[in-house]
Amino acid sequence: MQVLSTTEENYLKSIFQLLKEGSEKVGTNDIAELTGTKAASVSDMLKKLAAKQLLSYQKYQGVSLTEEGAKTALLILRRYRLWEVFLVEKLKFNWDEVAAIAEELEHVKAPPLVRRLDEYLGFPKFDPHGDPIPDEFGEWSHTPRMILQEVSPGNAGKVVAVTNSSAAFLKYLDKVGIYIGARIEVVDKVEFDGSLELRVDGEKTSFLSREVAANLQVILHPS
Amino acid sequence: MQVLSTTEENYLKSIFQLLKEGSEKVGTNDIAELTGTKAASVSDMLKKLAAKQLLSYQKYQGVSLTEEGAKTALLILRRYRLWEVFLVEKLKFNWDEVAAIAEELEHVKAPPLVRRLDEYLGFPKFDPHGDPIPDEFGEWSHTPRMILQEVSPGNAGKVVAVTNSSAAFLKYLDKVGIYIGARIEVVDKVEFDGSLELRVDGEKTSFLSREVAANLQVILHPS
DNA sequence: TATGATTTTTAGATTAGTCTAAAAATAATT
DNA sequence: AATTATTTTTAGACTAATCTAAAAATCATA
Ligand SMILES: [Mn+2]
Ligand SMILES: [Mn+2]
Ligand SMILES: [Mn+2]
Ligand SMILES: [Mn+2]
Repeated sequence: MQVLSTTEENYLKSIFQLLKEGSEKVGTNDIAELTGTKAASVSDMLKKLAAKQLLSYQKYQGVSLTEEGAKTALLILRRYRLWEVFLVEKLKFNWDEVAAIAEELEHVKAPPLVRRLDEYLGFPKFDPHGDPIPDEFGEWSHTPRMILQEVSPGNAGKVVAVTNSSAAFLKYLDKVGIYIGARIEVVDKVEFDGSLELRVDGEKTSFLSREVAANLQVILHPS
Repeated sequence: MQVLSTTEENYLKSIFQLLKEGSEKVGTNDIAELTGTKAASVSDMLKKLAAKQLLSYQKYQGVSLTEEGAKTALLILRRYRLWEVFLVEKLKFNWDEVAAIAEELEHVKAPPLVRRLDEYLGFPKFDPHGDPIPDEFGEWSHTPRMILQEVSPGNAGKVVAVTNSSAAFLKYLDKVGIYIGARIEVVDKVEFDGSLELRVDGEKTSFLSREVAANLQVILHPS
């Protein structure tokens, strides 16, 4: 397990996330967009990471991570999410404020720090957005989840994760009273625009657009 | 208050510490030694920091910090020591294990993070080694202290700080039962080598070399 | 399948931080 | 005061990470 620069770690994590939400291979431009750089810079970095055996790369063909690359990415994600938990649980930040700070803290690599932080936080399994936290071996538990948008009317479930962590999205959820753990019943689904009418915690009635509902993951209650 | 790179911050903090423990001006070689670089690199950096008004510098004449440079250094030291407190108080690291980790964490600059960390820790005034923690304006309280080595036999005091934070020194203190807050009575001082015989917490009798006693600060009990 | 559009790579520069080796300045010692 | 020793600066080079502009490869579509 080699020592990587902050930049290399950021690229690796970005590639991992693109792979997770899409196809087998990711392209140079997608990486450039996510990392806020230009395609030319990405090309250089891909060669570097390929030389380090962290990804497999043939010119013009896109990249995928090697076993080692994926594991390395998971350990970075582990640090990122543990710090997110710390910031929300201990320092009382709101869940929409922690991304940028955790993005810096994740690069402090001292292994005893990560271990003790994990212990101090009570070995959390999920971060404030419901995303699973890999263990020290890069393993995580992934319970099958449903996208709220795909739940048909009459069913109820519990919100377990958000798949968008932008401040705008999270603030909106705060406003309409949706949080990780909230109980949601889908009352109706509008044919025209795919928006949902639902009850939150048995009380409040909300209307969510298709875009919003597509970014909420739930576990259905047995009916 | 400009944004500085990690490297610039490390130089600035090093220069501050050299100034605090010595003369009016510090030399290029001293800085190189403390930062683990070469004199040539230091010369370059001095020009850069002088251009940013953080230190005053004339070729071959050594440097001193400007008002702004000193304040900036104090704010870095603030972050460094707050993280030290966190690592010892919350994550249960020993006081000899925290230097390298805090040295990295100090560069995470998000201001709300520092504020909330301070609050979370209960606004500590001193770090685990007894060093004062500057407030958000770069101010700190400095009670007058005595060096244990200079306390004459028959007097007693309380250990308030160590002026060496090397793991070797701190582990040795652990071994002989000396800690911040320990009550110490100077029983005798050996003329020959300046070593001290003393009682710790009224119980154990210890013998400390001149070097060790020179790195302990105490406040005398009124006699 | 040729042609145009898009994506990706290369070529060549730039900046921050570092180094070694040589030159210049300052300090110490005959 | 001259000479030697030490310290500091400069000159020139290197690496990591970035960019723009141009070339090359792939993809899409007529
Ligand atoms: Mn990051
Ligand atoms: Mn998260
Ligand atoms: Mn540092
Ligand atoms: Mn300290």
